[in-house]
This record gives sequence, C-alpha cells and structure tokens, in this order.
Amino acid sequence: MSANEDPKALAELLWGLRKPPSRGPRPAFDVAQIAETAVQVADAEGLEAVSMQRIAAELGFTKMALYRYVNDKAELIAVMIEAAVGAAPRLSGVAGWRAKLEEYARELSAAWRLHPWLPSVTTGDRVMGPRETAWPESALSALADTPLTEPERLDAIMLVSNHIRATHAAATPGTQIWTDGDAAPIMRDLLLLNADRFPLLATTHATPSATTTQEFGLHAILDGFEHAITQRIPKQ
Amino acid sequence: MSANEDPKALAELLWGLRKPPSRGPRPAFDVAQIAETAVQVADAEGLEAVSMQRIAAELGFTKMALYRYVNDKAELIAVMIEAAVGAAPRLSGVAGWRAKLEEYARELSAAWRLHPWLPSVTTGDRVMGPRETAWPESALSALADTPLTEPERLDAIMLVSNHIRATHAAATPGTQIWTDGDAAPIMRDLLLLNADRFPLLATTHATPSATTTQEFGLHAILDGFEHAITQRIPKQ
DNA sequence: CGTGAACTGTATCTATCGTACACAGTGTCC
DNA sequence: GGACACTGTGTACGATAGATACAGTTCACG
Repeated sequence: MSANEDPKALAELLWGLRKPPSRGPRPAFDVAQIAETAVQVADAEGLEAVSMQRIAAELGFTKMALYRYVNDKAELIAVMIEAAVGAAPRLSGVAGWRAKLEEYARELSAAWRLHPWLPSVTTGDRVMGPRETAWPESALSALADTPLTEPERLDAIMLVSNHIRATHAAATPGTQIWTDGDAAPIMRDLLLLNADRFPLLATTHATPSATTTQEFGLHAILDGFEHAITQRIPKQ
Repeated sequence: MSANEDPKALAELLWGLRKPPSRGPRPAFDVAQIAETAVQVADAEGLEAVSMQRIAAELGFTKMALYRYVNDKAELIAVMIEAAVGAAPRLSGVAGWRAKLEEYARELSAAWRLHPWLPSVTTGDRVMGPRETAWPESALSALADTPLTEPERLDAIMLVSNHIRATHAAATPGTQIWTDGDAAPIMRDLLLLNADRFPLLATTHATPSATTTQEFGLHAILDGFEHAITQRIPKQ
C-alpha cells in the first residue's frame, strides 16, 4: 500500500483547487465519477477489490487512464473517502455536550456501517478533504461549552471516534477478542484445552454470549468526561 | 494481504502441536529463527519490508524454502507476533484494579513501542498464540475483584487496549488529527485558509502544541470504569 | 485560419508480490 | 538396501502498482 507521494497535489485535488486545463480533448469522466464507482466496488466487494485495473475496467477504460485523474492509488483512496463520508452531523439541535457526543457517535457509526471499509482507511497522517474535515469540527462543537482545554477536547473526540472505529471493526470480522469468524471456535477450543493457564479467558468464553458492544465503552468514556468536566467547573 | 487459509494449521503451529517429522533431512532452521529475523526486519524497516523474498534472503535461502515452515504469509505474521510480544505483565503485585489497569496500559504501550508494527497486526479475527493470549488474561485479572459482569470486563479491557493502540498509532505517524508527518503542515494551512468553515479546528491548530497524549483518554476511561464500579457496589 | 502546444486515452514494459508445482538431493525406518 | 518422507531449489504464473512512449484530439494564439 504505497503512501501518497505528493500531499500538496492531493490537497489541491480534494479541496477543488485544480486549475481546469484549457487546451486538449475533453476528459471522458471526472474524479467524482471515478470515486463513486470505486466506492461502489468497495462497498460491494471490500476495499481489497479496489485496484486501478478494476476501477478502470468498471468504467470501460484502461488502467493507465486513471493516472490522468489521480496521481497514485493513495489519491484514489483519498477521493473515495471524501465521496463516501456523508455530511457531518449538525449538533446544534441537541442539548448538552453528552447528548451531542452520543448523537455524534451514532452518526459516525451509521456512516461507517454504510461503508465498512471506511474506518480502516481513515487513520494515519494524511490530508483530509473538506467533507471529512467537517466531522471533527462537528465533534469539537459538542464540547464548546465545557471547561476542557483545547488539547483535551481533541483527545476527547479522538477517544470517542477511535472507540467507534474499534468496536465497528469488532462487529464486522471480529477483533482481538474473538466474537465471530473462522478463528473464534478454534480459539475457544484452545482456551478450554488450556483452561489452567488462562482461567479467566476460559470461563469468559465458556458462555458463547460474549458479543462486544460499543455501549459499555461509550458510557464509560462519557462518564469519564463528565468526571473531568464537573471536577473542573468549580475552579473555572 | 491474503488472509490465513487454514486457521487450524496455524493453531497447531503457534501452540506447539506440530508433530516433528522423523524421516527426511534436517531442516536448516526452525520457525523461531525465521520469526526472529522477520521481527528484526520489521523493527528496522517497517512491516512493509517483510516479504517472503526478503526474509528468505536474510537467512540465505530461497523464498520457496520458507513455505516448508509457514503455509502462507499470514502464518509468518502470526509467528512474528508471537515472537515479538513480550511476557504479559504480572499484576498480582499491584494493589487495586485501577493501578493494575494503569500498569497494564504502561506495559502494553512499552511493548508496542518496541515493535511499532505490532499494534497494526493485532486486530481482527485471528488465532492468537499462547504468549499473546496471556495479555488479555492478565488484563482480565485486573478486574477480577470488581462487580463488573464478564462481558463488561471484556469490553473494558478491549477499550483500554484499543485506546493504547490508537494513541500509539497517533504517536508514530500521526493520526486522524494531524500531529506530525508530511500532511500536518498542509492540513494546518488548509484549516487557516478555511477558518470560516472550520473555526474550532482552526483555532485549535493555530497553536502548534496539539500533541495527542494517551493520558487524558486513559484517565477518562478509568474514571468511567470507576463510576460503573462504585455505582454497582451497593447493589451487590 | 492554420499550426503548435497541451492534453487525452492506449499499448507496452518493468518490478515486486504471493504462491503453485516439479525436481533432485537427503535422511530414517522396514 | 530400498522405500519413502522430507528437504531446499528453480521455474512459472497471475495480479499488483507504476513508468514511459505514442498517437489521436482540441483549444489558444499568431
């Protein structure tokens, strides 16, 4: 998975700063169209099905024609993200930072449920497009009236979104603790076979009801925020 | 990144259930040796430098010889994980669930700092080896004396480790919020340029001190656990 | 109005990846 | 002393991302 070569060019592409060429033949399609079909392929068959070859074929063109629109595959993924993230939630109608964050978490979860490949590519140092940037902006607005400092607010919204990301990944293929998938029954057998070395895990997984939910974690996180906020209030 | 083909075979490999062959020439090396050199390559040059070709060459052998020891690359990664995770922390010497979890988080963070590629491959449904399995067992032991239910304990330790994972990934290349890396200055310029659309992010990133730490998040999480635990105590 | 520069999509090529398969040595058991 | 299982090797294949060269198209400018 090659990294982006020229982040400045990517920024111009995502933020609509590309100067349209005057001379030359009309392009047969545009970046938005490419991104849309790539998103459809990823939604239907997973991100690993998205290759230059495949997307080009989907549009009825050669692979190398795509390189006229995106400089490399990292740029293709970037425009896919920008095309797939929906509109960031408007939290102004919700009262209180806690309800706002809960609403934000719900919306984020819903967006990622629509495009299961999205949480895996929205990590790491990268250039975000305007639509994606609106999401952390929205999350920050939830904490606007709290006494938290600005770095703390950043940490807070990252904590929430990372939790949603992790639990979402857990729901789809299973995660570090085995909820479902091919490996789950094998791990259960191994744990029961070695119950003397791993007694806690063995008893926990003896009951097959261990479905990881994101509710407990989200409540804990928000309770933690509440603790920090109420503790800070009398000082300020 | 092809998925593992035969999780049962992988389980036998990781848990030492491989029957040693009697006939045939002596193997030139063993799986532990392969895993060790692969770990060294990953530590020095990143996980993307680990290919069958590269590891074989590092050992002075052909690429295809590796397939006598691991069935596919997923198995190679699996034995790398098992070789790289250190011993799980013994928390019996620490008093109180909160201090235990803090110690666990410290140890986990330290282990991942030693092998920066480790957090990215320890997700998803997969077969874990005994050394890695000891880690969640250790984490569960921290919550043994709490009134939390077993599914809640699982959720709790997943929340802690996922937080460490996310913040660790943030420290190394930068994450969703841009702390460092090639994209960071570009994003800052874009935010300041569009400060009207993203006022909160723009002001937050005007000060270049926004280094994401894992302390705030961890404290919030543990505060949340404390809330759940103290709330549960009178009932039980 | 025509010509050249800029831009388009295409065809060909390379490098790297994981992995299947046939083969010739090598060591153990009957 | 075979038979046989197991070893490492060489070759081959398909898929990947990407570079480069090329021929057709269209607009701007003289």
